[in-house]
Amino acid sequence: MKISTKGRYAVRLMIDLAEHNHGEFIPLMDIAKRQEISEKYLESIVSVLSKSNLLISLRGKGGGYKLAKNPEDYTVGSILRLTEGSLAPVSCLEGEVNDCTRACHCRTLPMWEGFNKLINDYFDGITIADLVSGSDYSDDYII
Amino acid sequence: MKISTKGRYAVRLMIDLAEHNHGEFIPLMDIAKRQEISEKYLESIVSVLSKSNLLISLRGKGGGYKLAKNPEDYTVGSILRLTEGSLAPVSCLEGEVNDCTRACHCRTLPMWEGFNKLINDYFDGITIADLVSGSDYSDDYII
DNA sequence: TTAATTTACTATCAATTTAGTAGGAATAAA
DNA sequence: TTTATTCCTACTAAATTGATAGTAAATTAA
Repeated sequence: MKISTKGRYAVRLMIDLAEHNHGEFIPLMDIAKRQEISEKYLESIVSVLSKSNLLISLRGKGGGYKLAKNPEDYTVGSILRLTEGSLAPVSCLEGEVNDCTRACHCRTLPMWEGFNKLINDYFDGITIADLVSGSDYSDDYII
Repeated sequence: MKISTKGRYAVRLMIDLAEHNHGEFIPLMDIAKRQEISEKYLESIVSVLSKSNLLISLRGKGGGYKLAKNPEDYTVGSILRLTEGSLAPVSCLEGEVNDCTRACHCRTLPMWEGFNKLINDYFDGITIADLVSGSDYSDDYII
């Protein structure tokens, strides 16, 4: 039950872009050095964000990446769903329909559904701007 | 970010034992048939639960497994932490100390800590008895 | 005592996912 | 034309997942 490096690195990349958000394009190399992540690996992550138009990219000299929106307009949920593929904690909750044959009488399904909602609500309630400003989440969302 | 079959099967196994909880030992074969899970695979899962004394086992004819406590005394959290290894959503939150060199200034750590707490609190708030009685969790824990 | 039943233990394995690496083509600016 | 940068395709090693197989040990009933 782990968030993979893809998702974690993507969030760090977005924070880095937000912290260095001065209108210019930022080369991936700069981000890779600051974040101590292989540029080549980061490249595969940034391409997902770029293709989905979360980022604007420019090739060639003076090129790089920059945010397409303001930091407060990116939820962590939207970034993780993209880079992790899905935030569903069980595969039967992925996609539109549940095609599990046991679904109709499954004793555990409601628990997974509740958990799925909790995950998505939690990460949709946090923006990149929140992470840059350094809010503390460890005591929030007491259940 | 998935709960593996180990954890999910373990919960189903515990529910099955709770639903057939009549004092007798229940052979694994019976559970495997009812739950449509390979007996051999279930064996590797049940051994973890048995070694940690969540279950009582007896070999030989008339043997099998039964719950060591009442269904309401098992939280789903305790079962998942055991079978999944850990419920921590990022590896730096596993164990007692965080040895990540970035931890002291990590912009994302508070978010992961908050998420970790959310996960553990959610599953520690659900017991096997809850699952047997069929409570609905999809609208609980609104954040 | 023997046969049947059941857990316990050890080893193996194929498929998938994770976490990267490598090389070069396309593009843009100086 | 040189330099810097993204974009694209392919490859790979290691770990994890989800099992399967065979046998030993224990227990009970006939």
